[in-house]
Amino acid sequence: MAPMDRPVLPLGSPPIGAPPTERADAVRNRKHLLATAREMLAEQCGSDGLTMDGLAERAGLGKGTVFRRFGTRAGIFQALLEDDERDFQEQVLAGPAPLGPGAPAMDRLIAYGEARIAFMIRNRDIARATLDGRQPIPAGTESPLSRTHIRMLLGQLQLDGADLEMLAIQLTAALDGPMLLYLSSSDLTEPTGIEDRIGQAWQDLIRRLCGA
Amino acid sequence: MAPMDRPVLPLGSPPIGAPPTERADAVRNRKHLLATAREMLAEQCGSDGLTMDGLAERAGLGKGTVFRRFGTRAGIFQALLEDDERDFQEQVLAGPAPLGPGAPAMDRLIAYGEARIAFMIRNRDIARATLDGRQPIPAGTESPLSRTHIRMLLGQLQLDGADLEMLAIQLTAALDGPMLLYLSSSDLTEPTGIEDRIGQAWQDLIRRLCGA
DNA sequence: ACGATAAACGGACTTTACCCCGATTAACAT
DNA sequence: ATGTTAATCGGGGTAAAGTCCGTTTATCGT
Repeated sequence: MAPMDRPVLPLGSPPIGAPPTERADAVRNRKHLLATAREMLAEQCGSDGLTMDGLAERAGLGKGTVFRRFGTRAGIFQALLEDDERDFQEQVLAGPAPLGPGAPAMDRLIAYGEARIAFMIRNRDIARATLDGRQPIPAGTESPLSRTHIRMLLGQLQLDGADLEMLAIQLTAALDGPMLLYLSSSDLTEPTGIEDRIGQAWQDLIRRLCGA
Repeated sequence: MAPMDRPVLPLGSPPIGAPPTERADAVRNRKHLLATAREMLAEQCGSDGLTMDGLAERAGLGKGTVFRRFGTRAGIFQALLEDDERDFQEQVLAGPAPLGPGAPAMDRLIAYGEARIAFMIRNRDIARATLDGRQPIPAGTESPLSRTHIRMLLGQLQLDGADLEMLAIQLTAALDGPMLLYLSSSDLTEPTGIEDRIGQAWQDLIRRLCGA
C-alpha cells in the first residue's frame, strides 16, 4: 500500500480548508453558467426572471450542478458581482492615482468612494439580489474589498483614538447602504444626477471626518 | 337615485389614496397574526421556521388572509419590527433627555445611535428577515424613523454646506448597516461587549463630524 | 331591520428554491 | 494505458412562497 502521509495538496490555490483544486469540468461549468446568467439578465432586463431551473436548462446542465456551484440563488448574484469587481479591484490596487496608490490617503478615500458609488449604481440590480434575508449573512462577498481597503486607508490618516475596524465597517455601510437599502431603484435611475450628489456627500463626509 | 357627489371618506384615518378605514375583522386578524407570529418565533427560536402556511394554520386562518395582510413574507417581519419600534419611537419623541427632547442636538444624536444599536442587536433576527433581495426596496418600513429623526437633528447642528438629506441617509446606513449586513449573527451574540464597541464608534463618528 | 355593495376570507393551484443520491467522469499513481 | 478514488453531474422530489377566484361577511344608506 502507498504511504498515506504524502502531501495531498497540489501546492497552490486558496489557503487551507478549501478543496485544493477545482476539477476542470467544474471550472468550465462555472464560467459557462455565469456567462449564461449574464445573457439572461441582459435579455430579460431584471434579476427576477433568472430562475435556477431556467438557468440550468439554458446552460444545458442539471439543476444540481447549478446549486453545487453557487449554493443558493443569492450565490449566483454574489459570484456575478465578485466577477465584476475584479477589474475594479485592479484599478484600486495598481491603477492611476488618486484611486490607485500614490495619492494622500484622504484623496484616495474620496476617490474610492466615488468609484464605488458609480459601481454600485451601475450594478444595483445584481447587488440587491445578493441580499437574502434568510441566509445568515451575505458573508464574504459583501464588500470584503471595500472594508479592507477603507480600513487600510484609515490607518494612514491621523485619527487618534478611533476604533479603525469599526469605523471601516460604518463607512462601508455609509457607502453601500444608500444604494443597497435606502434608495429605490427608480431614485437611482432618474436623470437627476443622483450619482454626483451621493459622491459629493461622501466627499463631504470624509472631509469632516478628517477635520478639514 | 342618491346623489353621487357626497363625501365617501369618513373624515379621518390616513391621508388620501389608502382605503379610509380598515374593517374590524381585518384589524382583529392582523393583531392575531402578529401575536401568533411572535409565539412561533419565541418557541422555535429563529426567523426560519416561521412559514406562511404554518402561521396561517396556527392562527386558524386561510393563507390568502395572511398574504393580503402582509403582502409578502418579509412584510410580516416588517410589521413586527414596526410594532416593536413604537415605544422606542415614543421614547425618542417624548421621553427623557438626551434621547428625548431637551438636550443639545449632538447629544441627542449620540443617544439615538446608542439606543438604535441596542434595539437592532436585540431584534437582529427580525430585522434581517425584513430584507428581501427580490423586492424593489424594503420600502417604508426600513427606518423612516431613523432617517427622519437624524435628518431633523442634523438640521439643528451648524453643518454649513452639507447635503443634509443625503448625510442623513448615510448616517442611517452607518447605524443599521453593521447589524444588518456586515456583522454575523454570532459576532453580535458573543459576550464581547460588541454593543458598547459599536456605540463608542458611533459616538466617535458623530463627534468628528461635528468637529469636536 | 334590511338589502346592496364592496371588502375580506379561504383554500386549491402554480411556481420556484433547494435537497438527495445513484450514475458518471476527471485526476492521479502505477 | 488502466484501475482506483473521489468529486461532479443530473434530474426527480419536497416544501414553501405567492396567486386566483368563488364564497362569506362587515359596513352603510334607507
